This record gives sequence, C-alpha cells and structure tokens, in this order.
Amino acid sequence: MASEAEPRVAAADESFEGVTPDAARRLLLGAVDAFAERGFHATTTRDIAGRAGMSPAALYIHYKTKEELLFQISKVGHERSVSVLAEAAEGGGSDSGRLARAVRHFVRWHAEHHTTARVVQYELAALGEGHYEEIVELRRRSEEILRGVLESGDASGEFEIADIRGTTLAVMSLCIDVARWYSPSGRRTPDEIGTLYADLVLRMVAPQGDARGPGPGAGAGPR
Amino acid sequence: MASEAEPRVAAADESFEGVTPDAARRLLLGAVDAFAERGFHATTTRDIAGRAGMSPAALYIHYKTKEELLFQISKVGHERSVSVLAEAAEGGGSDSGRLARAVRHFVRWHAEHHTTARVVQYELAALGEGHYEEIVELRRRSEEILRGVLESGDASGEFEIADIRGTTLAVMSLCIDVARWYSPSGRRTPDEIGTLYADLVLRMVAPQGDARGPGPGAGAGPR
DNA sequence: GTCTATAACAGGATAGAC
DNA sequence: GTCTATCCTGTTATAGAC
Repeated sequence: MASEAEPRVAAADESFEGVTPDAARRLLLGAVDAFAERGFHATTTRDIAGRAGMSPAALYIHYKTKEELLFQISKVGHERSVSVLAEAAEGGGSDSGRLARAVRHFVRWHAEHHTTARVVQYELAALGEGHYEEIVELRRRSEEILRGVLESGDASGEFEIADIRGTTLAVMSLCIDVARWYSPSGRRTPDEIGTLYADLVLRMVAPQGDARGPGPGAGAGPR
Repeated sequence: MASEAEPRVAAADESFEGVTPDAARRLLLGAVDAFAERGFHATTTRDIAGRAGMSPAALYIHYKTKEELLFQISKVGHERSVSVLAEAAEGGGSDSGRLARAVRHFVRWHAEHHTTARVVQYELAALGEGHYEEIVELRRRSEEILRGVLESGDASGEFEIADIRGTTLAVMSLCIDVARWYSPSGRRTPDEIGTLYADLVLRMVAPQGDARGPGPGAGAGPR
C-alpha cells in the first residue's frame, strides 16, 4: 500500500522554499504532512523519511531529533502567519478596512496552509522546553497586532467593543480554528471563508445603532 | 515525582458518574486527564492505570484496548455536549434568547469540561473506523440544532444572516475552540466567557440597522 | 478483579560501509 | 550524504498466581 521509495510530498507549501539543502526541505514537507495527518506522536521517523524518499537514518543528518523537525515547522509556520497578519493590519485605510483585511488574510492563510497550520496550532504541546517558550513569544505578537487594531477602532468610535481583550481572543480563536475543520474538498474556497469571516467580525465590533433584537433578555436570560 | 500508587484523578467530571464499576470509571477519568494533557498517542496505558491507582494489566479487564477508552470518552462527551446544546436551544423564548442561551451553555460546557472537551474535539482522528462514524453522527446533530435556531431567526427577521451554513460553522467553531485555549487559571470564568460569546454571536446575526462603519471599503478592500 | 512477570513488537536514534 | 543493519528503550497486551 504505502510505497517506500520515491519522494512523495503532498504539501506544496511554499512557506518552506527557503529551506536548504533540498533533502532537508523534503523531510520538512514530509513531516508537515505526516504530523498534520496523524499528529506528532503517532508519526514515525520511518514514515517521514519514507515520504521524503529516504532511509530513516538519513533524517538524522539534517535534524538531531524528531522534535527538531516539529520545531522548525512550528517556527517557520508561526513566522509566516504573523507576517501575513502584520502586513494586513499595518496597511493603510480605516480601522474597519484594516480589521477586515487582517481577518481575511489570516483566515485565508489558515485554510490554504491548513496542513502546516494544523501542526502549528495543535502540536505545541509536543515542543521541547526551550522551543516552546520561543514559539509562545511569536503567538503573543499575533495577539498584540490584532488587539492594536481593535483598540484603535474602539478609541476612534469606529468600533464599539465592551471587552477588548476578550474580543481579541474570540477573533483569534475563530481564525485559528479554521485550520481544524477546513478541507480542500469542502464547499468554500479559502478566500470565501476569509471574506465571510471578515464580515462576521466587522459585525461583532460594529457600533450598535439602536435596533437590537426585540426579544426579551437577549443578552443574559435567567437560569 | 509521579507516584504510582493511590488513585489520583484530577478531573472531577461528573459526565462519567454513570459509569460502573468504580474501577472502570476511575480508568476513564484517568484517561481523560492523560489524553487531554499529552494526547492519545503520547499517553501510555501505564500512565492511565497509574492515575487510577492500578497496575497496567488491570486496565484490560475493563477495556479491550486503549482506543476503546478513547471511544467511551468521546461518546459520553459528545452526548453530553449535544444534550447541553439541545436543551438550551429548545427552551422557549425569542430566537435571540435561544441563540444566546445555546452559545452561553455550549461555551460554558467547553470551558468547564475543557479536559474532556479537548479529548472530544481534538482526538477524533485516533478513533477506530467504525467508532469514528458513530461520533461524526453526533457532531452532525450539534450542527443541525444550531442551524435550526439561526434559520428560525432569519426567517422571522429577528436575525439577518447572509450565509446560514457558513455562519453556523463559524459559531460552532468559536464555541469549540474554547476547549483549546481555556485555562482555569485564566482571567475569566466559564460563565463570563459564555456571556461574552453570546453577545458577540448576537451581534454577528443582528439586522444591520444602517449605521455601518464609515470607513471606505469596510467589507472588501482591494487586495 | 487485581497483581507480578513477561511475551511480542515497534519506534527513535546510532554505527560503519559506500 | 545516504544506505543497511542494529541497539535499546519503552509499549501494548497477555498469562497465571493470589
């Protein structure tokens, strides 16, 4: 069933195109696929090497341990996603425009690179001690970028946000979870999801004119 | 560090109180903790048995395999979360009230039972073939319940939703992801998060009076 | 039902030839 | 740099005493 020769790496993830030499990159791409499919712990080094068309031993020329492979993926992936978010948020325009762009691009990244994103978002716990700390710092930056946009819009009155930290968390969460459920065979393209989500998020922060739902206790019913 | 005697099960998760005999329940609770902390594949049967204050062999009297433990957790957990959602959504009141209640309770469940929820939401891929199908059916039910509320509110004009399936997915996603990031040592209680999220979701679906963001290209700025 | 002991095997990582 | 062969550890699951 699973042929063990000839490189077969499904992920055409250009995030790793800077990695050299070629064998190291193939291993990284193989690891991304394997980790995304089965999780870090369930993936064997034999599997990774096989996907790269190499013997198990060859892996250790390029990476000291399996965990180092995970760390590289996590680092490059986080750097990419942070830079996508930063570029979108730092571009000009109104805060609404910046927020919509940030959400659209961040979501799109998580869908288009859902294999990488899945590893990045769901295998953090498998990182070694020092490595984990380094990654957490990158995650903190994402959150700060997004919070900056929300704060700016709230201050100018363009948004109306009761709980900025909580809303930041919710928006991040919404975007990140795309990596969990997205499938290329699903109904929507990454861009469609990004556009839909940008709209939903703008609604979340839009000032409430006055016409709020007519029903009783819309915010906090009893019980 | 890790003592191997005496039952020590952290999760006081009442979801499993119906499980008998006592040893089987302790094993299940130990497995929930272990799977949530380290993931299914990284968890050893020694660890699970140890948490239940038993020897590794004793586990196999109550469960045929490690996967069967996962299946039981997943099944009971899904049943619980579906019933929490169903009760909240089926209660009376306006559609806004029902939606707010559904989100608040569903989120609260994912926070309060974040160990169980983490296993339920993130270890699906480790389930055996037949077991996986059974669980997917339960997940489909959750989605249908939520979609029902959104459809009802949209039809009556209480909500204004452009893309019902997409919005259903987004709301589910938002709630589910709480299990990933929630920590009991965080700033917010499960109920506070539930209330915040219910408010954000109501905003997502509220009719847009007219006062939308003043900035140019709020919805879809050029690239 | 639980224990101790162990079978049977898989996986991470290394040695040394090419 | 890559391969084949292998070491060694740790894992699931079982056998048989109590």
